[in-house]
Amino acid sequence: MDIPMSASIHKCAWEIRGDRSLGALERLAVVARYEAGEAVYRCNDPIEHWYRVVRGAARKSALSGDGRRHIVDFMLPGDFFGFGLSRPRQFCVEAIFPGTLIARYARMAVERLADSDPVIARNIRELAFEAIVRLQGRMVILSRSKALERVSSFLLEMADRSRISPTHAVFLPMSRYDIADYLGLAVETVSRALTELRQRHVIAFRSVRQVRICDRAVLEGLAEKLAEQGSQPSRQRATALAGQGETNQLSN
Amino acid sequence: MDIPMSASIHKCAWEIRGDRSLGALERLAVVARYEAGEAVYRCNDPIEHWYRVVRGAARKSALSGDGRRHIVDFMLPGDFFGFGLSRPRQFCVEAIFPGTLIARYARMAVERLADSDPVIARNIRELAFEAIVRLQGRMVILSRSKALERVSSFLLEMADRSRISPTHAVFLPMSRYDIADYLGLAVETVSRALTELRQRHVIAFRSVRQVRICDRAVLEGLAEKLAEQGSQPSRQRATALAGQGETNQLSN
DNA sequence: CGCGCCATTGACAGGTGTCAAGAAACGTGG
DNA sequence: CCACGTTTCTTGACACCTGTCAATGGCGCG
Repeated sequence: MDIPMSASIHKCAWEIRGDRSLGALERLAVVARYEAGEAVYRCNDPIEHWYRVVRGAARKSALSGDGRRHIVDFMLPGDFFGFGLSRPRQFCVEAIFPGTLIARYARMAVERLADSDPVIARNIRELAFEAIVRLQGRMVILSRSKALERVSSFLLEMADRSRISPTHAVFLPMSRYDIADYLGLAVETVSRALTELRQRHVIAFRSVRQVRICDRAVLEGLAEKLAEQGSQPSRQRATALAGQGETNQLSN
Repeated sequence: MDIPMSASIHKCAWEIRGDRSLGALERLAVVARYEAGEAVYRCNDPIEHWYRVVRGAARKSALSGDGRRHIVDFMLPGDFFGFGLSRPRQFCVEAIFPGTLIARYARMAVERLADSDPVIARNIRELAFEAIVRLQGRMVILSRSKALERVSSFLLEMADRSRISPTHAVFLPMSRYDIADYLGLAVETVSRALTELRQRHVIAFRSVRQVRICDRAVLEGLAEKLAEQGSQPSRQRATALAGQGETNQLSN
């Protein structure tokens, strides 16, 4: 099943970013093919590889104690995933598209490369920071309460991530159930929201999984883009002592 | 207002992790003092510094177009924040505790350090990956629908992050409004959830901002820890073409 | 052609947001 | 030390939205 990465694929992938300096990393890539539903890695697996989607799509998910599934992220072509240093996997990743191609990079080899090449190390840092920014943006979306806002945000996110001509339709490789578990909604609510957007002529369906955005302005209005301004002192309050411990975390 | 970082503070901070190799980075630190509500940086500011909370607490927030505020993260002593390479700030950060001390590190200097020292570079990568893992965990919490689950998860998170003896009370430096905007709930809902937990004798209040966890098992049950298992093939479906573009993102 | 999965739609109950009011805590100034 | 105003926190009533249950239709696949 594993095939050494073809020169054409790896070249194409990196040329998008115009980033030639990571070619050395691409030489570590081994591409494997997955069918829909097949696991790339599972929860509690040790971290031995880092990955990148070459073609198709995958989902990263977790299961709650009550059996509910939560999709943390969708990975589309070009996306890296599975990064980490020591602790075992907290999520599992499965392909959601037949014939999905995923490149993997031996973690140790990548880290050696990063240790010896500051440029690669910096690029990896940049990827990590970008991921953090994107996750924080998604967090804001998830805290917004209304279903229409979440679904609108999701459609815009998918449209932005899949580089297509604005007039063309956006392809959604995932099922409605996946979307629901991604947005923290019930399937029926997702379906109702999509129907409402369609009836308002904000979107149109070429097929069940192909959406065309007819009125992006309205969609963005529903998604409630963040305000541009700086701060709002407003609510404040505090009581007792500070500095009762040290954690070590990072974010943008 | 800026004070050169005292040796004692910087030593204490890093000794927690037992990580001596980042001492070189600490020599770049400059500590500033902020009053409650004072901004550390604002939205759209250029990224010129990275930061770490020395004492007190801060919140990272964004404002929606409709005026709603969303708190992306709380930063407690020891937490790094404000990382990034090029793009301007997407969020603003304000102290939420009077007399909060925050160390800042000139971005360029840190990057030079990382370029020249693979160990520092690796430590920064590790911080970034940890942050990603934590954000993904929070994402799962936010997609969980019920208010009791969110509030329970929040209390457990705060208890874990503020290193205190289990019998001791957890201090919440933020207001109920902050908690609400952090969990994507209304203030009243947060208050009601806390009241219910108190009436069930799961928690008790030493003061409004000091919570003692009486029955951690129940709290964890409500917070619905993630299941340990691997995968669940279940729902699948796909229709048309794949690989219609390239994005470049990363996650665990 | 029939079976299974996916998607949509409807009815209904429960949870949450909103509005409103009151209680408690804090800061200030006398 | 106390009185006062402001802010925070709590509690109640009610409407709306969303989750749940149920049924139907569509699509792919054997």
